Amino acid sequence: MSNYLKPTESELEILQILWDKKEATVREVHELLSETKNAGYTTTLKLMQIMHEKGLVTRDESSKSHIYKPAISRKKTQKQFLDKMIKGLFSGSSTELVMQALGQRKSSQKELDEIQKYLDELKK
Amino acid sequence: MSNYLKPTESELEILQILWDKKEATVREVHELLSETKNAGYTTTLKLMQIMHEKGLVTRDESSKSHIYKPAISRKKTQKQFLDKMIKGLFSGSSTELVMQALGQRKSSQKELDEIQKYLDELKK
DNA sequence: AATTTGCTACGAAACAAATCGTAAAAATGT
DNA sequence: ACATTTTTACGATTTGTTTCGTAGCAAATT
Repeated sequence: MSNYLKPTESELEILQILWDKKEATVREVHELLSETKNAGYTTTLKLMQIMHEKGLVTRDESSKSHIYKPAISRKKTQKQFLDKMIKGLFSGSSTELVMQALGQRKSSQKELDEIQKYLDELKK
Repeated sequence: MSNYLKPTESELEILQILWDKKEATVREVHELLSETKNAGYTTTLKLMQIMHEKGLVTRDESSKSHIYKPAISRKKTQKQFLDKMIKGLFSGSSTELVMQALGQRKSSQKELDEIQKYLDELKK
């Protein structure tokens, strides 16, 4: 568990897109990002360059427009942030977090069933 | 939903302590903080002063050592960060987050039962 | 071939967060 | 009363993040 690479806020937004699309050019990322955010093209570019330096993404430089791919998995990143949040805000109790999360948005019946199923799994 | 006050990393650590102890002086906070962190006393002081300016804590200045109290609740803060995390990392699905959280640390049987009970509650 | 367009690289500025040194004031010990 | 300790206040520095302007290069357009 050595690798402590914590993406920043903005880096997460970009990773989000890369995870969804599997890979993308800076322009593609920027296009999508622009829908919700107001940053110039070079800003997105710079961020992705930094992410490359940090090893958060890999890139294929063979064509003029480099093609970026995520270098860390969504799951692993989720886990990383969850862990930190549980430790930092929920006194280390994942149960507490789970109950909070369940409580605050009403989930559909189907979702609850899904959780139920998973829970049964764990309880066996 | 007006008040969008997001504590920073370090501020959270301090709030953590204040929530546990209900109230504390800078020295007390610093003492506890020092166990896990390496920062000078004035650093802690400054942070708490800033938190006061921001309204994250209140303080009683009647004695020489000011006594600080949290001005925002643990629950509300947990909710705030959970929301953000669900939106930013779990595509808005609290279910996804719950399952991840359940999966990654083995909870005790007792904890699972607790969750089960809560789940039944929701499913009624 | 010259111009325009789209891309990367680089550096600097703007902003935010964390850290610490120093001074002044109040409380405490001698 | 004087020295030491404890505390706050303030300002500066350092470090990290985000933003953007400008330059240079290559491909596409005229």
